[in-house]
Amino acid sequence: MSEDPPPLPEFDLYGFTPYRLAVAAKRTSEELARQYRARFGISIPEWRVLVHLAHSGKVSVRDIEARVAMEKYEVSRAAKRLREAGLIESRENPEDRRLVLLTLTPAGRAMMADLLPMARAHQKALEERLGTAFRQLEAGLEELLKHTK
Amino acid sequence: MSEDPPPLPEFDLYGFTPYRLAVAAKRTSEELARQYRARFGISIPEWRVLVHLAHSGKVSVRDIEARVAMEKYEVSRAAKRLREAGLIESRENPEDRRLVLLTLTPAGRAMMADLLPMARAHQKALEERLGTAFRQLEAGLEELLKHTK
DNA sequence: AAGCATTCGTTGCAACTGCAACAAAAATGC
DNA sequence: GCATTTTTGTTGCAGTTGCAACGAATGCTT
Repeated sequence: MSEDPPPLPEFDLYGFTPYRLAVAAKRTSEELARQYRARFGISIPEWRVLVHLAHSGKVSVRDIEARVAMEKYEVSRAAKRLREAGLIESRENPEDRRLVLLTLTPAGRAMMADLLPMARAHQKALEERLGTAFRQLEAGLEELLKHTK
Repeated sequence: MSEDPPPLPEFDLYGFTPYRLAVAAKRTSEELARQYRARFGISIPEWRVLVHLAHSGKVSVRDIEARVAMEKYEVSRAAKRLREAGLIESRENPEDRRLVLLTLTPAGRAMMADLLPMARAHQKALEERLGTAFRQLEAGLEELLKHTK
């Protein structure tokens, strides 16, 4: 006669906020990411770097790291891939030669001119699909992002 | 004389919901994941498989895939690592020999008995830290998860 | 019952990731 | 001015991921 093992504490993964956030992030990101991966062959880390460059002109790896929730090695490698793809250029900053100045090439700018409207449309579609819940989500996220890190 | 390039459309990454969700997911997951990685050496995919097993007894790769937002190869490889670590066992289902029955070993159960309370505490801390915003966040997530996929 | 299609799970491969170590440049301290 | 520390960015390594292809088992069609 064998013992039944003692029961484990109840735990509901579907009610676990980090899990829910991960699923939500994955679904919303991938809808768009599939599109731009198919059309332009870029990944999410690359997309983040590109967006930051489109917005801010010349920036260093450090600037991006600080503002785009990426580690510096991620930025460094995303930049390398983008450079190889001819979408960005880098040269060194003459005032501080540790820094790298990243800028979009004309090809990169052209791509972003297509991509950014797609992203805006995606955002808009999300907002409309969720209605009131969108504003609740954003209010919650706002607090969460403020309180963590 | 060189032309100024035409300006790119405005786009604010920090207001982009998929980005915000990704950051939120990363931060909330990692607080806990750091703990259990340090104490037990397991990763997030492994954690998800374990939680599902703790909850559901015997399951196949397919069951987990369907319910835990993972691809089947992720489940398969997570299961392989867990098997090597002695935390789960697998044998074949005699009724359908394509299926694999995964179950926790006693060591796996013991680990989950420690881990699940940690996860509950983490969830509780999050709820308290966010207050009202937590309920808004959850309401928003609920809709989002319903509408996507 | 035989052939074809589908489901289930695994794996080879190439790309990507996370960590820690590193070199180069600049800032700081003495 | 020289040595030490800090900042910036890159890279080697080992482990992980995503995709597509695959074999085995079952279901389906005729």
